[in-house]
Amino acid sequence: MFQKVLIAEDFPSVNYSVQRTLEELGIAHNIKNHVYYCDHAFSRIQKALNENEPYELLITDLSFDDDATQQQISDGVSLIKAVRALQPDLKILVFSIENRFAIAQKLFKDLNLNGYVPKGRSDAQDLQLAIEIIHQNKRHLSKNLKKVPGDEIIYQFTPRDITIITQILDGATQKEISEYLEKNNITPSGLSSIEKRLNTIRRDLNFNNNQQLIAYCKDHGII
Amino acid sequence: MFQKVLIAEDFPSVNYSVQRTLEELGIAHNIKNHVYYCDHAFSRIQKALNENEPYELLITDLSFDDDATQQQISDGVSLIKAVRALQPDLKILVFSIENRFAIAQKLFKDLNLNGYVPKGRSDAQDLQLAIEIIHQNKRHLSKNLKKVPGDEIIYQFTPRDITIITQILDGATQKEISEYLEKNNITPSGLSSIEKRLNTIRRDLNFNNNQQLIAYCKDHGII
DNA sequence: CCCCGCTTTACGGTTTCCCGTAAAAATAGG
DNA sequence: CCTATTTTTACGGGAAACCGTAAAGCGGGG
Repeated sequence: MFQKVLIAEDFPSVNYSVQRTLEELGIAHNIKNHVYYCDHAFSRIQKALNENEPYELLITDLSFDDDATQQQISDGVSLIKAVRALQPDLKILVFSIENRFAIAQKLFKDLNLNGYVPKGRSDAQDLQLAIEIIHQNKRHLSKNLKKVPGDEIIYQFTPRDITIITQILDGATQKEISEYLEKNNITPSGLSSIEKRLNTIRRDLNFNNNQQLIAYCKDHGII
Repeated sequence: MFQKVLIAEDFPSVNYSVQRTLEELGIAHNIKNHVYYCDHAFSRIQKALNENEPYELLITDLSFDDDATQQQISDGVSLIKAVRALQPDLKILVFSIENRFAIAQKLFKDLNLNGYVPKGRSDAQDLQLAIEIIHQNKRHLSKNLKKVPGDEIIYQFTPRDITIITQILDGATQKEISEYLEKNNITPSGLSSIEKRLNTIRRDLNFNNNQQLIAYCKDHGII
């Protein structure tokens, strides 16, 4: 089994229990291997590498609450990317509240994760299984992810789409959005193109109005 | 210190750590005092009461994941209401991911809670403090709740407002909403009244369009 | 160079929404 | 019962959004 495991998780209520799971797997407990900030996680991995005692596994959350202590790296995704560049062979297991299959799967692929376990009922057991599988050099996408019907594919919004939606939420009219896009050299910027784009999105997602679109974006964490 | 404490929390990753916190407070550990479903929590409280060994404290989450096993009580709020009716003197402490001050405060008052602690950085310590204070027969609203600027007061939406907004998100036009209200005997149902109401809400909240309103509702968990 | 297909813009008609005003209905007080 | 006030509805003008079509721009292949 792994000997050096780092846990990056900002909630003590969760961090504690991951420790406990590790202990049940016979992984030695060490207070230094539990960190509450991404920056701290990164520097510990760096230090361990320099000392020729690199970590074997990183268990990390995705979202970290902001607080008074400003961080360079402020979320799990950034942390993982930074760590991958530093120590490519480090196994990475994500343990997150996000439990929608489509979203988890996308992260799993994009970040080339070794494991993904959602927090939820029976998460401790799930975590244990994942660690064992990763230790066998296999990858593990938890079976407990929720497959929402018709939600398998998240609609692909372009950066321009996000800009448009953001502008709407700033209270801009479509004409103002057109001017904004032109000013920021985002093409196409024509009023028609905005109308057309919103139209296709609505049609693709079976919506009648923009309000539904906004709700969709909020629900899926797009904005 | 309390002797009989019940924990209702569906995530083992959290449940474990609450156990640990209790142990640190010298509260005897007993596997039966940790339940993963609201129904189970309710029946345990009922049973303890019948046996003349009632619980002194209930620590409960608010949201419980749905899964295969159907429940009568499916969320923390319903559980608390049911429990209050059954055993009014039971101390109740909510331990939830919801960390917005205004919302937590509303729940705190509405449910007449003895304590409210948000999951977050330093939540274990926070929990410990809350339990000690509750034990002194005082109430405790955690200091770690986030006070969003200008967000102290959540706008008071009436049930009719919620209906209107829900209809919008179903893709209805204002005229259709008017017909819907009439059909369901919600007054006023006139088209003008809907326009006027949305208008006031937008003015009160400084919005230019309905999309902003939807985003606001989503952000505040109103819908 | 032109032609072709594709994307973007321009424009007009229609619908929905927005907003003010006035009429009608409900409510309250005497 | 009548009047005053508020609430609700009805209506109409104007703005924004919606939607189809036509024109203009743009790139690659012949």
